[in-house]
Amino acid sequence: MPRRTKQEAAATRAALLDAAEEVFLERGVSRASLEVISRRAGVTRGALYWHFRNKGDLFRAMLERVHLPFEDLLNELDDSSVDHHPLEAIRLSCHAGLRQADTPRHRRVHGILLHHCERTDDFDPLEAKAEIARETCQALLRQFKQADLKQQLRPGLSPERATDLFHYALSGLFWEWLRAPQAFTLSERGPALVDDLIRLIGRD
Amino acid sequence: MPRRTKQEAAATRAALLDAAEEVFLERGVSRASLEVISRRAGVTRGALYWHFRNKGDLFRAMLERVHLPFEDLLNELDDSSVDHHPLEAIRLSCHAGLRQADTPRHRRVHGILLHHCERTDDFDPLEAKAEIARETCQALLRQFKQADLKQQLRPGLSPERATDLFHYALSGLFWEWLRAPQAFTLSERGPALVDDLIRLIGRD
DNA sequence: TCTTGCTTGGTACGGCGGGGCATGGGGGCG
DNA sequence: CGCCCCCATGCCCCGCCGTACCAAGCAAGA
Repeated sequence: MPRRTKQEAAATRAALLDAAEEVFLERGVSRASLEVISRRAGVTRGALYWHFRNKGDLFRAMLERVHLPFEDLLNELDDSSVDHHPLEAIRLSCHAGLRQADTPRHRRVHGILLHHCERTDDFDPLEAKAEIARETCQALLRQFKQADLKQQLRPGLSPERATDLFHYALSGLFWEWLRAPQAFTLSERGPALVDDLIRLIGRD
Repeated sequence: MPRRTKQEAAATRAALLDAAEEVFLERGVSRASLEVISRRAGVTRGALYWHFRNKGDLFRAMLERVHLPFEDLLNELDDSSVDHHPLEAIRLSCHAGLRQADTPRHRRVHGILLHHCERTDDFDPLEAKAEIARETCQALLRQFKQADLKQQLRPGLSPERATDLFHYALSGLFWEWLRAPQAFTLSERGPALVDDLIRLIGRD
């Protein structure tokens, strides 16, 4: 079955990435063979090796499909009228991030990254985790500094401490949720947790 | 090199577990070959296969060397005079848990469990993670219910919410720390985080 | 329109790393 | 003294990655 049109080639690539998500999540990355992934996508390993160099390249491409910097969530809000309410901006962008994380694709990919992969020769998931952590921490700290300038933080709580607390709580929530997604829905605990945090961190 | 005495056999087993911790952490569990682990311990694969059935059994044994239920940390305190200060009991036992987690062995093993392993045919790390989460949540909830009965929780904060918040924050802290242990020391951020949480959760 | 080059995907083979096991042997322990 | 514990050695076998090679049509230029 030789050359297809451009759209069909793109569809093949997307099908390979979809299949990779499924198989990685079901069997773990190291046990997932490229043969099984290709068959799941309805093609053979030949097609896979044309679109991707190796398993590490496939993994990277899978991550990039869901990569949306936390920064953007904040920027989307900067236009609106919450400019002088940094805490409310954080709260709203967190809710938006939670809604996005609750989509099937994000759930699969982040579940793989957190619980179903480990370092190989051609890819190190720790780097991806570090990048996500760096981005969120940076955005959070910027907002909390704004909140601190406007005296919105509880007395005695530095912006750095608030950032750590928020970041750790969110990391833990995602980690626990993706560990067993059927235990609870993100939409019921996520917003509640964020609201609790904002309420505890903010000045009464 | 034939049969050794009982103590030497036990030393061989311990050396194998030590070597497993090192190699698992350096190369990840799936890439760690039993050959390399055995050589690191100064023996061959024959010795390893005598002490352990396979890699999964070795992994399990490695985990059991550091398994100390969070429950015990609380029980150690029950004798003292903090019986009517549940929040203080949680604070102190968390500090004790942090000190223990800061030892080299605990750091290695939990680092492996959180960031350097994935599911195989004969072992599923998700079960181990679930057990740890279940134990800590259970102990935390019990104490927070005590605190709630004694009106020590901030108004509007249920014991369940407090447990989730605490648990997620601690999970996130451990996860981030073990992701890059050289980024910060647990002793500088851990107790500070716990104290912040207790202060925010408790009634003023 | 036709042709040519290049893109897309199938097929087959080499190689190797690693897990399981069988066997051997030598020396503590009862 | 004999048995069984403890460990070394060697072998087989399997999965699976990488890649070379091949085939077949699509797209652009003459």
